[in-house]
Amino acid sequence: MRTHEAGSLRAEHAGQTVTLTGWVARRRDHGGVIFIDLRDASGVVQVVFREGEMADRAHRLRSEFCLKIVGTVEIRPEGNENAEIPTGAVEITTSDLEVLNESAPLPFPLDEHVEAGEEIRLRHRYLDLRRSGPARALRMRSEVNRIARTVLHANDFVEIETPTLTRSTPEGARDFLVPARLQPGSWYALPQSPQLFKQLLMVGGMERYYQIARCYRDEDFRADRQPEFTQLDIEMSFVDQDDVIALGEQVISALWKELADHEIALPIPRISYADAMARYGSDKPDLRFEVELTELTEYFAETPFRVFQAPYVGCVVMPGGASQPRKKLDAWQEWAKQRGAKGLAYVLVTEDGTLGGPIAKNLSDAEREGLAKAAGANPGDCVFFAAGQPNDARALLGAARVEIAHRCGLIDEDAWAFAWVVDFPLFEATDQIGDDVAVGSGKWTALHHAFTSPTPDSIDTFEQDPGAAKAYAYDMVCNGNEIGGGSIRIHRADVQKRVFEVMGLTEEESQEKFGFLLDAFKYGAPPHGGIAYGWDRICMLLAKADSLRDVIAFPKSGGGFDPLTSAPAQITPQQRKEAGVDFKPKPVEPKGEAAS
RNA sequence: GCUCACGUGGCCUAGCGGUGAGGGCACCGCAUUGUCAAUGCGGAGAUCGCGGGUUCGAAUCCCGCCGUGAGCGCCA
Repeated sequence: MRTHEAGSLRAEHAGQTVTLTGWVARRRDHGGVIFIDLRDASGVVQVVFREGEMADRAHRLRSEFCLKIVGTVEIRPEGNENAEIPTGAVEITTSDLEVLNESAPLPFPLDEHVEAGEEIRLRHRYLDLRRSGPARALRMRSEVNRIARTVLHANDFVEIETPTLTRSTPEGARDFLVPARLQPGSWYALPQSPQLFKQLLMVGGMERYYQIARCYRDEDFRADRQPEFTQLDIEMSFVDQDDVIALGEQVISALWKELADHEIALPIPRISYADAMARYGSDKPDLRFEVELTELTEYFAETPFRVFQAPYVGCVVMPGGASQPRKKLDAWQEWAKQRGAKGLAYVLVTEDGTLGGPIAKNLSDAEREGLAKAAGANPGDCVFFAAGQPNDARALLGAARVEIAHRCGLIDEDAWAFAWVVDFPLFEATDQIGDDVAVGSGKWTALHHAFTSPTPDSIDTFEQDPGAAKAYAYDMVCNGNEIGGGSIRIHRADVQKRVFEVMGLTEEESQEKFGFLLDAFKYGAPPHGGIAYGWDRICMLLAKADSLRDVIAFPKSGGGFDPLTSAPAQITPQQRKEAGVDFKPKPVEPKGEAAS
C-alpha cells in the first residue's frame, strides 16, 4: 500500500513522491495550513495540508484516524526544522488523502508526555502499544529471542516444543489445572516448567535442547511475577556444571552486548550459597554496592543483652545513618515489622566514637568499646542488628542492606553486576518452610527441585547428613535479581530413588508421580544438566522497565485478571457439564489406572 | 492469608467538615497560513468506587465491602 515508511524519510528523499500509511498522532490546525504528525511503526513524519479541499478534509481528521496519503517530500522552510525528531528536516506536502478508518475518541491520551494509569492502558493494550515506549519494549523482546536463538543454533541446539497439557511437574508451586472432558475427574496440569520433558529429551538422545517455553504457576502476584511467564529452557547431555555455565554465559553476554551495549567480563564471578547468605543475606545478592553483613555471634558470646543471646547475631552498617532523625529510625522498626521481624535493633556511632541509641546501654562496657571496629562502622554511621536463627536474621539484614543502598543512593543505576551463586544445599529442612506444597512428606525437601544431582562429593553420603549435602546447582544473579537457574540432574534411577527417600517419598508415591521418568532412566540415560532463564525478567532488566507487565504483550494484572479480555470468566452450565468439573469420585475406589 | 497506599466527568489531577466540586487534556462548535505537547473563544459532560454510620451539614471524618498498586507470606 505504501512506498516508504514514515520514519525513514530524510532530506535525501526531497522531491520524491511518496505514499505513506499510518495514524494521526497529532493535528495542528491553523486554518489555511494544517499539520498532521503521521505515525507508523518506523516513526513519525510531519504531513502538511494547505488551503482548499485538502485543508477542508484534513480539518476533519482526529487522533488515531488511520490514513493513506500521497505527497511529495520537501525540505522544510528555513527555521522550521525540528531537531527533536529524525524526520525533522522534511515534511510531506499532500496531494491525496484517504481515510482508511476513522477512530472513536480515545479512552486515554496516547501522548508520550502524559502518563495514563496502568489499568486503563492494559484494558486497551492495542492502543497502548501504539506508543513508542511499549512498542519498543516488545520489539526489544523480539530481539532478545532472536539473539538467544542465534547463539543456541550456533552451538547445535535443537528447538523443541513440549506439551502444555500435561501432568503436574514438581517445581513446588501450585498447578493450574484443566479438566479432562474425556476422563471426568481427571485433570491436566499446565507445566510449571518443561523440566521432566527436557530430561526425557536427553534420554531420547537429542543432546542439546532449548525452548522459549511458557510456564504456569498458580501463586500470588508481585511486580516481577506473572501467573504465566516465559523461560529460555536449556538442557544438555554429557556436560558438567562448567559446561552449562559457559553456555549460559555465552547467551547472556550476547544479549547484554547487543541490547545494553555492555560487555560482560567473562567468566562471571561465582559465589557460594553459604558465602552469599553470610555476606549479603540473600541467595540473589545485589552486587552493585559494597555494604556487607558482619557476623557478631562470637563477639556477643558473653553478652548480658538477652536479645543478642541467640544462635546468630549480625549487623549491617548504614553509612552516615547516625544523623537520621528519631522518626526515620522508628520507620525502620516499622519496616522490619513488615518483614515479620520483631524490630531492628540499632546503635548510633556518634562523631566522638561513643554509642547512642536505645540498646547501647544494654551492652557491656567491653562490647561498647570495640563494637564500632567489629562492625566496621565509622563515626556518624548507624549499625543495624538482627539476632535469631541464622536464616531469618540474615534475610532481615540482607533486606536492610538493599534498603540502605536505596536510601543512601549507593546504587549505580547504569551498573550491571552479574554473579553465579553455586554450591547450594541439596535439601532444605521442611520445618523451615510451609510444607504444603513440598514434594514428599519427609523432614527434607529439595531446595532446587527433586531431580537435582548431589555434587560428586555428596553423592554417596547425602543420606547421612542431608543438611550438609551440596547440590550440583547454580543460579545466575543480576543486580539482585535471580535471572536464571539450573542444575546437573540425576540420571540414575537408583540415585533418584535415594533422593526421593530422603524427601519421604515412598516407592509407591514416586512410581505414581514420576514413574515414567524413573522408567526412562533405566535405559542408559546420559548424564545431563541444564538451565532455565527467566525470560520476562531478563527483558525487563534490558528494557530498564519497572514491571514485567511492560515487556509482556498482554499481561495479567493483580489477581490473575486480564483487563483486556476480562479473563478468567464464568463458564456456561453446558461447559460445566461437559468439562466434568463437578465430577464426584466414587467413595471407595481401588487404586490404579493411569488417572490420578 | 496479612500490612500499607490509592479510588473525583473518557484521561490526568485540585479540593481533606459548609465551594456553583476547580483546572488541564480529550470530545462538540466557531475562529485560525508555519506549527511541532499549536493557539483563542464558546459548549456539553461527575449518583466524588459501592454500602452503612457520625454530623444541622460529608468528596472530605469513622466502619464494612469492592477494585487497583506496593510489600510480606507464598513462589525460583
